[in-house]
Amino acid sequence: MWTMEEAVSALKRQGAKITSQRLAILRLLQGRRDHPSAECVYQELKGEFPTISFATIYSTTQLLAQAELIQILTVDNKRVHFDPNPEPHAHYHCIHCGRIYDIPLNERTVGEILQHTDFQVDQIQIYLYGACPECLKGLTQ
Amino acid sequence: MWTMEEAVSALKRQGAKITSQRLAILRLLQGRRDHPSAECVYQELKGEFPTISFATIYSTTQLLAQAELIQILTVDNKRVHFDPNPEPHAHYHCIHCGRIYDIPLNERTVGEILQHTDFQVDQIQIYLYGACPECLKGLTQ
DNA sequence: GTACCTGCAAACAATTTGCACTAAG
DNA sequence: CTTAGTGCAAATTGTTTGCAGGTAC
Repeated sequence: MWTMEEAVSALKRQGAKITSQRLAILRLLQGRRDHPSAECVYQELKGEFPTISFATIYSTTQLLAQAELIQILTVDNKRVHFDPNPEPHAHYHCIHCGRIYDIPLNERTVGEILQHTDFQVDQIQIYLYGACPECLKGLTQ
Repeated sequence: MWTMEEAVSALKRQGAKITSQRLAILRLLQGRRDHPSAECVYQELKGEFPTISFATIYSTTQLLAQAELIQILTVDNKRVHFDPNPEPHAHYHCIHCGRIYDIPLNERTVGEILQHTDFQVDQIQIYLYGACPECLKGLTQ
């Protein structure tokens, strides 16, 4: 996982200005494993920045994705989720509660997938869908 | 690939009624390899059904997905695409032109991914992103 | 000082919903 | 005959855009 310093220099390398809102979003996402949505980021930052807007959240997260500091997940059809975890891993989306779980992945598996194409691949996402144990427990009670 | 007869009995098994609109959507999707969007289905059916609505297209495709006759792809952040191809394969989404390409996949690769979780998995999607050869050609000219 | 960034509000666009009418079984 | 499906229009909702003022550098 990147440090704040690494993230800031990655942004500077892109010619981006370091604003307090961008620092706050970086700090909020750093090390998170719960894949917050834009709404979630908005709610959590409203305390510190009562005037923060979705325009800023979306533009900043797109910038962070370009700098490869986060991935923007579209595992959930309804809204995007942000993931700062750089390690290759799959995502499991529970179709009942909407939770997103990380699933570990072999480097080798990614290599195997890439073997089947010679297209230029910038990004790879592996999404699994089903009912999570938590929800199955509730459903069978 | 399923035949129309198989598709119809799969729908009946679900207790669904066989309407002319549903047959038309099935016929349109059957064997398609170009991942049409809802808009695309709408445009293509307007000739035969001048009054067909998006409500029908969305509800029917959801029904077909439940019957496992098609998959609803969310590889494109903007809109869903329908895929009647039941064989395990990945999807490549060109970030320039938006085209979606099929990428073959080993059964074994899917097995490897599933090994890392004991969650119930109904569906697995593998999405690759990048600039396709067609677009790269244009970009470097 | 000047480009870029922010926040607001409005625009956008894909999908969903409510409801009266119609058609399948 | 009864239940489910269709089509329409309106609602919904996540995301994007235009622009005026503000801020990093």
